[in-house]
Amino acid sequence: LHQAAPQRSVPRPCVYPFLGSVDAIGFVNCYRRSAEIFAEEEQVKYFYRVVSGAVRTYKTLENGRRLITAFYVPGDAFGLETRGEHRLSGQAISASKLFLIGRSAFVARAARDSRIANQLWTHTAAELQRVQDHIRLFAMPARERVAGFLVDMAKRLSADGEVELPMVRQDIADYLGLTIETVSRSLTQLEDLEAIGIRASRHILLRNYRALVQLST
Amino acid sequence: LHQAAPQRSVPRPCVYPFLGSVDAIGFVNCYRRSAEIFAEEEQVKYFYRVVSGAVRTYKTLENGRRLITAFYVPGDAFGLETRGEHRLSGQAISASKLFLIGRSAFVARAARDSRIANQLWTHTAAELQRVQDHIRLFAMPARERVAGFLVDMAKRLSADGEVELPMVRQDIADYLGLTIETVSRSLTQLEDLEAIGIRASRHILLRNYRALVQLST
DNA sequence: CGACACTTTGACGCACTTCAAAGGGGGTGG
DNA sequence: CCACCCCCTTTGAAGTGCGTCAAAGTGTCG
Repeated sequence: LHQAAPQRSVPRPCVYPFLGSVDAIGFVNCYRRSAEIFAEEEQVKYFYRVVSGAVRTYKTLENGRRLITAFYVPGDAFGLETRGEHRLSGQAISASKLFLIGRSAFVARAARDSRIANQLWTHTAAELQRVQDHIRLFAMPARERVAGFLVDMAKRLSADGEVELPMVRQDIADYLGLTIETVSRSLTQLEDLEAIGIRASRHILLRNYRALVQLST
Repeated sequence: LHQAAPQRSVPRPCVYPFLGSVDAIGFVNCYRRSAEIFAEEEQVKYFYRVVSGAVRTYKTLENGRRLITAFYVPGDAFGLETRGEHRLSGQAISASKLFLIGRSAFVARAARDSRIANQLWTHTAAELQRVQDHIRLFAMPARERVAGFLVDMAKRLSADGEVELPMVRQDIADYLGLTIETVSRSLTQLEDLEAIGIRASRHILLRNYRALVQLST
């Protein structure tokens, strides 16, 4: 792991729609592949929104395993916490541009503007729903978990019937609570079932989306 | 399953501290064992707080399995959703008294009072954290999951070094993504390790709390 | 006291993990 | 631009933890 330091370009303040329709003042920052965005137990300084690239948040467990809690792609906001400390680590999966806004300023604005307060709540509730969907995957066998993961990614990343996954197999495995071998075998099975096609390891063809959805429900 | 209808006693309006220090106007309602409090896809009419008894929220999956998402004990608030529909079902585990407050009235108050808005957000964030801890359990082997469950219950229910579990083995299994047999065997193993003592099936003695915590981390 | 629901224990099978090794594929340097 | 190298991925074989099926044990309530 060659941990790259956050590549802080000149922080040019700018306005950006942050949550929903709320514009917020912040700046764009660039991160290299595998660069750390924030670490567990670190003070929460910013809220983030992905402009380009992709981000993973994760927790390192005592047994050394890594549990990836979420992937974020362009348009997604993340890093919102009510408490002062980060409970997760955040890393750039690939070279990424993020929009940052100061936490304290944003929370202060929420105290004055009930629309912003409502969006903070709504966003956290959406995150809650996402985690509940995530936990649902753990109640399924391996192939169904992988199918569910692909459906989720397809919804968020696919224009036509193809997905370009930003993450490697190890990331998928740590997200689904499986090993890379099992993820790989499950993908091969889905290909044998003609539900997907594997053009390249990260380039997935959605041959039978309906079948994927059926497996993942 | 003898589904008991909610035993609506006379709804006497009363004031009750709901979230944190916020007093709210609502009423107390009683539910029998296994009584349905709300169902999936039902309109959200109330927010709830457990006065006495215990509650489980769950989702029934396509394959017929039931995934219990949370247990709530006296003092816990639940049922808060931003959207209009319930995403989970809620049931009384044992005979329970709940404090109910109207959703729309409470949300309207939040729009006027930023402290209430903040507490809505804080509470949802706490729920998010709870689910993240829950998902962490799924990344562990069976015995460790059960240990983690016991630690959680001990924190919330134990005065001295004992816990009186409100739920049966099937509930624990559906919460941990295991079978009742595996839960039972894991508990026996924990007893063999002298981490716990099983006085009665639901009455657990915490003989070595530190060992339990170690297993669950 | 008896019936029923819940729990425990045992035996066996299977899905996933582990261990091992053989392919790709993309990026960098020559 | 090509070729090499390293990392990632795939595939195979064997081991194991948990699920499944079955039956006995336990507590509780009518």
